Amino acid sequence: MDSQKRLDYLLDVLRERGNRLTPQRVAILRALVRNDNHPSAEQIHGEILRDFPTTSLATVYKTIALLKEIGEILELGFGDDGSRFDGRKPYPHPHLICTQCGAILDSEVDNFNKLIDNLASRNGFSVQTHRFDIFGLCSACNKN
Amino acid sequence: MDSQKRLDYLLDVLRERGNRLTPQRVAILRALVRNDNHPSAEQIHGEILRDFPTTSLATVYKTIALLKEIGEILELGFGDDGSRFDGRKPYPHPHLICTQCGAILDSEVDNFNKLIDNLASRNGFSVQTHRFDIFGLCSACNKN
DNA sequence: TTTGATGCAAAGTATTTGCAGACTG
DNA sequence: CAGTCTGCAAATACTTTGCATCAAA
Repeated sequence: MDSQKRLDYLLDVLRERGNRLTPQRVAILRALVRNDNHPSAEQIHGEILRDFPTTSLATVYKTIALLKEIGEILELGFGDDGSRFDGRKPYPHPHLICTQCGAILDSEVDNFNKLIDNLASRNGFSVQTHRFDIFGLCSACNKN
Repeated sequence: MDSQKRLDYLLDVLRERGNRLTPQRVAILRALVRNDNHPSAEQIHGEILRDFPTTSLATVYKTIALLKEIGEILELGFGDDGSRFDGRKPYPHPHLICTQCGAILDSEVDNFNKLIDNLASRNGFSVQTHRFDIFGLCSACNKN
């Protein structure tokens, strides 16, 4: 799904819920679905400030909380500065995280859900969600 | 490896490094390697207080930092209250985390490292470490 | 005796919250 | 016009740090 379609979808969902589409909120959504972007709250805030200089970090967090509530954002709970977020693919999937430059690549694994279910059922566990993160050096940082 | 062996091993490592084996430090290690235990700093502190009532939380964190430095503890970076730790198996492995009672079960997956290497090399990524956590309800909580 | 460890309190940092005023619908 | 959203500042909560004192080796 490209950024524009994803943005339009999110705007529709919020409209239907009766949420207001303020300029700040739209700008935050836009930053969240921007291509190849797994921004932190701080990074989103920085981007927003260009267009809406008075936007506060609290508003960014509140919008993220709203998206969490409706399951349209995935929180990647790591980072030396705060958490980073995936607003494009809000379902759990593997991430490749570069420990040097901070880049985050999405990935997929065949039959991964089956693997998880097997693992869980072996322990009498029922799965709600999961997290799978691989840390290392991206191809660009490997060359340096 | 049972708790006692693991504890003795850690004590040896620290001794060889020239670290002092204070009563507090030994008590913290003991709490960390206790069976089926993935305690938080706060939980460790609570257990320590029984025997050494003046032990501070800062000392717990300092000991954990020391163990991180020498790669003998795994930090599980989640929890509504602080992070939890695995002092028995300090290498990455899957965890089953109960979102109701907070229990954490260790697990293993055959050929998991191979799966990770495949995934990473496909993206020109070199792996340093990883994290694989499954959230859900443990067997006990499923019955309630 | 030496020097690393402890414990207290204060600082740090990411995130959340309360509330008055602003603005969307 | 009603009620939600914003923005500020203060509150939270986990973790780290500085420093004087203590004690392991």
